[in-house]
Amino acid sequence: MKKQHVSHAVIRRLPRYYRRLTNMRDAGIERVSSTKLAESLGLTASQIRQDLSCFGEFGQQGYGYNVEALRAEIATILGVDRGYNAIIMGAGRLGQALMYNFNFAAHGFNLLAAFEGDTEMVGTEITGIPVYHHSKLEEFAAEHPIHMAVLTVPQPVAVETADRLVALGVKGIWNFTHVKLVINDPTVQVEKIHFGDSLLALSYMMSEE
Amino acid sequence: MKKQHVSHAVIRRLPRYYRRLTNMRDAGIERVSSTKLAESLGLTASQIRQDLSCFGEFGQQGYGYNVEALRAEIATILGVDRGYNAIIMGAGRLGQALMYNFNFAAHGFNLLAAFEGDTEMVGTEITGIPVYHHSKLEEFAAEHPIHMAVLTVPQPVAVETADRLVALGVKGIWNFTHVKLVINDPTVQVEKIHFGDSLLALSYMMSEE
DNA sequence: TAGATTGTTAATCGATTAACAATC
DNA sequence: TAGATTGTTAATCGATTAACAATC
Repeated sequence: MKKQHVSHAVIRRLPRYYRRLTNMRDAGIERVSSTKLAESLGLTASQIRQDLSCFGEFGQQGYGYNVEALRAEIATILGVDRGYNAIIMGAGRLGQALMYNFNFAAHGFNLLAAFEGDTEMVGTEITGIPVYHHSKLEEFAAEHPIHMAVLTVPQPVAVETADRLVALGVKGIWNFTHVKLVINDPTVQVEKIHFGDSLLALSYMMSEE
Repeated sequence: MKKQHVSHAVIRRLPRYYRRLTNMRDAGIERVSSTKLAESLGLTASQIRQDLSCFGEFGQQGYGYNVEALRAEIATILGVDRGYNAIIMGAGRLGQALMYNFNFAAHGFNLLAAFEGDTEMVGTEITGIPVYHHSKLEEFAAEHPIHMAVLTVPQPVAVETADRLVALGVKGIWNFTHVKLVINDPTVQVEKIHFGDSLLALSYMMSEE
C-alpha cells in the first residue's frame, strides 16, 4: 500500500492531521486549504502538501481539500478503518483508566475484553467490557482474532505477557510498562508510552536559562 | 546555563541516555565508551558525542566516560537535581494510577499533594500523599511553592484548572488530558502525553504493506 | 609507549521550505 | 476568465555520520 518510504516524522504528524480534520468536520467545515490547515497546526503549507504527497493526490487546485474526504483518506492510511480488535492485559488502575477515559472506537479499535490476575475484578464488566482471568487468554484468542493488545500489567510479568501475546499472533502491542520488550517477530509492532522520558523532557524545558 | 541552541531531537534523547546510565550504574558498571553506549541504545557513537558536546566535555580520551559522573551531569542538565515540587490535579483513575505506579522521586520531583473534586477521596491519603478538595489549591500554594502540576482532571475543567495553575506561578504542566492548552505565559512549559496520537501511529505501523 | 577514545570539524544525508507551472 | 491553490521540483536548512588530530 505504501508508495515510498515514509519518514518517522511524517508518521507522527499524520495523527495530528487526522485529529484536526475530525475537529473541523465536527465543526461543520467543508473545505480547507493547506495554508489554513498549516496555520491551525503551527506548520507550513509546504510541509503538509509534501507529507500528503507521500500517499497520493487528495486536493484540487484552486479549491484545496474536502475536509471529510481528506479525513477519510488519512483514516485509511492510518488503518483506522481496518476494524482491529484489541484487548487490555492488566485491568489495574492504568488499564481501568484507559477503559473509562480512552475512546478506543474513535481510534478504530474494537475493545473486546480485559484480562487480569487474581483480583476481584475478574468476572465483572468495566464500562461494558468483560474482565477475564489472564489464564483464559489463549482460550479467548482461539475464538476471537486479536490484533492489538494494551500492555498495562505489573512490570514483573510484562515480558512473559508480551511473549504470550506474540505467540497468539498479535500484530501490535501498546506498551505502557517501563519494561523494554525485545520481540523477535519483526511483524509485531511495539509502541511505547514512556512517562518518564516525557517528564524528564518537561523538567529540562522548565530548567532552561 | 545553555551553551547553545539545543535541538528538540537532542532533548528527547537525553532522558534515554539518563535512563540507560542509571541502569548501568545500578548494574555496577563504572565506565562506558560512546561506542558501547551507542550500541546499547541503537544509535551511533558520533551522535552521542555530538549530543553531549552541546553541554560540555564529560569524557576522557582513551578512557571514555565515567558512568556515575556522566549520569550526574545529565541529571543536572535535565534539572533532576533541582528539587521541583509537584502536585496532581485530578485524583481519578489516571491520577491514582500515576500515584501508585510512577516514581516521581526517581525523576527528581517531590509529589506534595493531590487535588480532587467532590469525591470520597478528599481527605484521605493515597500512597502517603494527601488528597485535598480542589478549592484548597490556592491556600496550599500559598504555603508550598509548586513548580509542576500533573493535569489529570476531566476534560471539561482542564482549561480552567490550567489557568488557575498558571496564575499560581507553576512553571510546568504535564498534560494528560486531550485538551489543547493555550498558555499566554511563555515561561510556562507544557508537555503533553497524547495517547490517541500514539495509538494511531501504532495503527499505521500495523497496517503497513 | 601503544592503544583507545574523546571532542570537533568536515562531509553527507534527509527533512523542511520556497518557488512555480499546472489547472480547477 | 481571474484568482486560488494544488503537486512537485529545486533550494535551503539542519541533523546525522564520518574522519581525525589531540591526548589520556
